Amino acid sequence: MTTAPRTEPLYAQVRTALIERMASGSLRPGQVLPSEFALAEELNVSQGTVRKALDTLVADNLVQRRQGRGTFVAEHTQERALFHFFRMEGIGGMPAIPQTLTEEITQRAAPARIATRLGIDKSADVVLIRRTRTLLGKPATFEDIYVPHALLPIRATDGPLPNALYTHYQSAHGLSVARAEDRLSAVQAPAKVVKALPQAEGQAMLLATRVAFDLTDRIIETRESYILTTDTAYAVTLR
Amino acid sequence: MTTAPRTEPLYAQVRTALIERMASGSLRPGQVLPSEFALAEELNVSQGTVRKALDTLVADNLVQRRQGRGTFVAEHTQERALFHFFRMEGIGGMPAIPQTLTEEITQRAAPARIATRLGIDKSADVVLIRRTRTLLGKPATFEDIYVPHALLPIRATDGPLPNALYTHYQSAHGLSVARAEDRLSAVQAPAKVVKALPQAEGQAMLLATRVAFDLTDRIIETRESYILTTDTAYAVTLR
DNA sequence: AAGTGGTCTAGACCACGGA
DNA sequence: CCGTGGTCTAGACCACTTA
Repeated sequence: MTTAPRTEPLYAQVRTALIERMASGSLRPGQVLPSEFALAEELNVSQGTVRKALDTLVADNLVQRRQGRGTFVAEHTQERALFHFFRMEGIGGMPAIPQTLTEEITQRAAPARIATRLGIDKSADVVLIRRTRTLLGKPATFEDIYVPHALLPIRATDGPLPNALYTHYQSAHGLSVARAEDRLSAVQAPAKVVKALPQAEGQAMLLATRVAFDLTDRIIETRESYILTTDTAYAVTLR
Repeated sequence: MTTAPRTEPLYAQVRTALIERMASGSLRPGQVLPSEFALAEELNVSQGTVRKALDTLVADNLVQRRQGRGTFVAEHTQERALFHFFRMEGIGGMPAIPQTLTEEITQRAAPARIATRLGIDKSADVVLIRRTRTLLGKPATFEDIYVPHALLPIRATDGPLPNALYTHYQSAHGLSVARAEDRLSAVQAPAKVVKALPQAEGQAMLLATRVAFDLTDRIIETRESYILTTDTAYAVTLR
């Protein structure tokens, strides 16, 4: 009854082929792709078709083009990880760069709600990164970051982790965050947060619950970020 | 010293020409555009160039293509206004449809911070729409929506306004919201909110401060939405 | 059957970056 | 200078909608 599965357009096949190379590590972040003509010849399609495939990858922030130089696999540079995936802005709209204050790395069985959110077995191990950070110089965030130990076997001795965690996932474990889904709500600062961040006592906090996906749509992280928004705000543009 | 202003690519000129037609009202929401070939002939470019221009308009949600039928100026359908520009989701991720409880329309001189945000003169008149709404059946939001009276001369007798305000701007005043910028923070429910929404007393609330732009990047609205996020959350996807 | 957008090709020329 | 991506064209054929 369902319509027969149409053959995918060529440009979509080219896109998939390139994503597979990135996911498998044969094309690494920062590396230059073969030229459009080279890819076209190799994959037996026209240059225009390769171009269209690359257009979709550019739109998804998976590759970057540089005229005269080539097309490069997107890197989680400090800049991108901090401003693209962490959208806190000061009053004037200028980006607020976070600075880590405390960091604690532990390994444990996944709590039920975390296992569900990560889509892993309840008894599976996760690494918990608990940290506090400043925004605009003031202590302002408390984060519980959970990653499946099977995918990202981070150890306590790996710390201190870099300011932009996603660059670490990529450089140390070959996993790129391609997409993240945030759910934002407001809560009263809970006790565990106040313990680490005394200035949050009695304050309303922004709670950002995130699930992050890699190139192949595997869930590689979930985090619960509690943010004091006295001087900053989470910025979003809708089109 | 600055580099000479390059001539804009043809497809960008086509894009601009089409946006102008939409902004001037010669192409109205829901209306079908001339076919790609017709536009190509009319504007003296190739069909491929028109196509590229349309691609950018599709990417910005300004037009929609329907294979076999044509390309249409995007409408603020109920669906789009409610789910695209209002991203509250229930626990399971299902969209939460708001229902208006109370609505009050007044006209006044713009408060200083509102005038600044709207980019209008301090003595200029604004229309204030103050309303409370439910989410998932429970009273949950309080909004102060300010629009410049010069652009959107809404009167108290125009009420009750439709559930999706942006459809009203479009159908009654010919203004389309093309883009909105939200800044999210957490606050304790202020007195003015509690007065209208007693269940917010003592609660942390999500405050969404929005500035909305039309096709020509004019600011046509700013709003301050206070949202109780006990059952819902503001959802965002980052790429 | 006619008309629309969707895909794909082949080839031209331009603009930029690096050797 | 050469190779890269960026723009633009002309034309073919496919897929979908409507009449």
